[in-house]
Amino acid sequence: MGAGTISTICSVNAIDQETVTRVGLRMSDINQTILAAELFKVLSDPTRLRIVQALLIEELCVCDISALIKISISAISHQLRLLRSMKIVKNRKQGKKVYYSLTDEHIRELINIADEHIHEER
Amino acid sequence: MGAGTISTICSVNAIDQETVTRVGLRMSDINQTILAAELFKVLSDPTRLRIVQALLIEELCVCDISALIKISISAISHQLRLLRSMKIVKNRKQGKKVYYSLTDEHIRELINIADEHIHEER
DNA sequence: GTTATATTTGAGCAATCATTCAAATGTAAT
DNA sequence: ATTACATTTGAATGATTGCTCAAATATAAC
Repeated sequence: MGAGTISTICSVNAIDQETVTRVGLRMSDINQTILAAELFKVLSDPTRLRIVQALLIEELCVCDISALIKISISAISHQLRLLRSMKIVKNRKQGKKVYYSLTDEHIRELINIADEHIHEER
Repeated sequence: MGAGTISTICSVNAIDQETVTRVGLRMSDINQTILAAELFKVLSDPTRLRIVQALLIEELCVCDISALIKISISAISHQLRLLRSMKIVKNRKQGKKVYYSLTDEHIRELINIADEHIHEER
C-alpha cells in the first residue's frame, strides 16, 4: 500500500489538481474567512439578532430591552457583553441605567439582505 | 413584597412602557427573526463559509472541496447535507462524483458586506 | 451610613454542534 | 459477481453556547 499519512482524504488520483489550485488562488485569505464567520455568528442567535433589530430602531436601556424581548435581564446582559466585545454595540450610563446603541450601520444592510433572501419563496 | 411571578425581570416601575410599546410596534415578526438567524448561522462556521466561498467561484465535486479546504470528506459531506437542507446549495451526479453549486446569489452580497465591515479598521 | 434599583458577573447545566470513525450506499470498471 | 472508488450516513465524543441562579457592583435616594 504505502501512500501518505492522510487516510481520510480522497485518493490522490480523484482530485482534479488543476481545479483545486485554480479555485484556491481565487479564494480569500483564511483569516478573513474566520473573521467573517465570527460576524455572522453574532447574528446567528435569535436573542442577539432581536437585540440588534431593536437597537436599529433606537437606543435602549437594558431593562427595556429585557421587557421588549421577554428574556431575563441576566441573559440580555450576557449577550450585550458579547455584542460589546465584538464592537457591535456601545453603551453610555445615565443615572442607574445603561443605554445601548449600535456602533455600526453595516449590520442594517446584512439584516435587510437576509430578509430579502427569506421572502423569496422557492 | 408581592408583585408578579416574574422575579428575574425588572421591577415594573423601571420599564419605560411607552418606549417598549413604541419600539415593539416597529419590530419585525419574531418568526422572521428566527429564519434570518438560521441563515446567518449557516454562514457562521468557518468550514461552511469556506465551502460557500469556494462554490461562489465555481461548481466543485466533494473530493475537490475536501482537498481545497483541507477537511475530511466525511466532515465536508456532513456540512454539504446541512447546506442542502437550507437550500443554499444543490448537487448533480456525474459518474461516481457529485458536483455541488450554489442555488442563490444573495449569499454573495452577504459575504461582500461582511468583508466590508471587517476591512473597516476601528 | 442604609436601602432600593439597575446592571454585571461567574458557576453550573442542558442543549447544540463540528468532527471523527466505521460502516453503508451508489456507481463504474474488470 | 468482484473490485475499486466517491460519497453518504449514524453513532460517539469533545467543545461550545445560551440560559438560570445567586452573588457582586454601581448608582442614587433616604
